[in-house]
Amino acid sequence: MAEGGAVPGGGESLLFLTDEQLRKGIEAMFFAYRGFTADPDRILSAQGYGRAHHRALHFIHRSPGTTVNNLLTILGVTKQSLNRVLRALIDDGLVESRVGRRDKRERHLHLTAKGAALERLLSDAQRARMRAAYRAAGPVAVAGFRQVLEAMMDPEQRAQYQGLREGGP
Amino acid sequence: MAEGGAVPGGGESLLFLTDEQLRKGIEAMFFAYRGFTADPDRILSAQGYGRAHHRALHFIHRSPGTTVNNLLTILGVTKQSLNRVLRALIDDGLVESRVGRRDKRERHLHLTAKGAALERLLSDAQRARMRAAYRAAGPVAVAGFRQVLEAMMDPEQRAQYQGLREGGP
DNA sequence: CTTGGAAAGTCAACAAGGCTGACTTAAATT
DNA sequence: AATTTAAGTCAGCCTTGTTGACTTTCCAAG
Repeated sequence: MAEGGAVPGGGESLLFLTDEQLRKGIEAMFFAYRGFTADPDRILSAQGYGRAHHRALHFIHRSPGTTVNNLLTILGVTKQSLNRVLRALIDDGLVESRVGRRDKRERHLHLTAKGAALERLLSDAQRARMRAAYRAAGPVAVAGFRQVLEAMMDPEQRAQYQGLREGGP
Repeated sequence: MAEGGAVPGGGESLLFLTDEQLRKGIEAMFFAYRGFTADPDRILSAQGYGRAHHRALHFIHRSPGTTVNNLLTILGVTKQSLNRVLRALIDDGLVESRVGRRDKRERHLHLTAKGAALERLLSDAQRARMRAAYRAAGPVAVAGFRQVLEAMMDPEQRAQYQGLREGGP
């Protein structure tokens, strides 16, 4: 009713779950994710980095002082795979690895000024696109967007997303 | 001002575009996309295929008889990259490549019974997750989800998404 | 104090799936 | 007849994921 279907009430739950509707949702995810990564990818490849470096920078920025193990869990990759990326970032002076005070086996990761600058460049680009999309769709749509995405995550990913902060110095 | 956010009216347009809100949206995309691809990825790797094969199967299923060039445009990869994947699918008898009737340079791609069976297996899994997410979030949220994703695409991708059908066989 | 296990790091090898560049064949178009 | 287009192929490179094996350092429990 208001628009294509979706009457809050009785029969709507059958109307919007057709295979065609679901296929549209699947393709929307595919095409949108391409747009979502396009701008950072351009910046990254101009600097000799890839998407994996972006992810590391993002999550170190989000959780300064996070340990390697934490990062491994969030990113869902192997230690060897992350290490390659992290090594480059540390060697290039974008990330600093500090020995843990309480537990000296741990390394706590922080962005340097240089790392923070690149992170900002990347996330500015990504946020600009997200902001434009949010603005075009409006606040109600944004709430729906977030609800559906959250429901699509695996439970562990959802927990990460909702933001478990681990005790850190 | 209203603070749970999103009152349709005056100042809401400032409230939902904070950097923190946008960062949440970015992470939602990241984690949700992982969930989105998780089920097909499991099925594929058990059969010796990858995500690239899935994409090819999906779009050949969606547009039977599509040409190699069309597929190239939709997928946004190089001829050489697609060829590797397509070769495997053709050699394994999942995809059939028919010489064009009108233009004999073209090859029109179709799924075989075997190819259609795998496509179904994959998209059933993906649709099941999408259906669960849709059901959990409700029809209004789904409409918003689609709006935001659409606004996030590049214009050419949006045109693909909205479904340009090209002249048939 | 010793020992077991955890956190980090490394080496080596492999695979998927992107990419570029060069080149062929066949067919349509001019 | 010449040019352009669609498809296909060969060769080589890069990023980013994987396994498996092994070391170093350090905390914690016996």
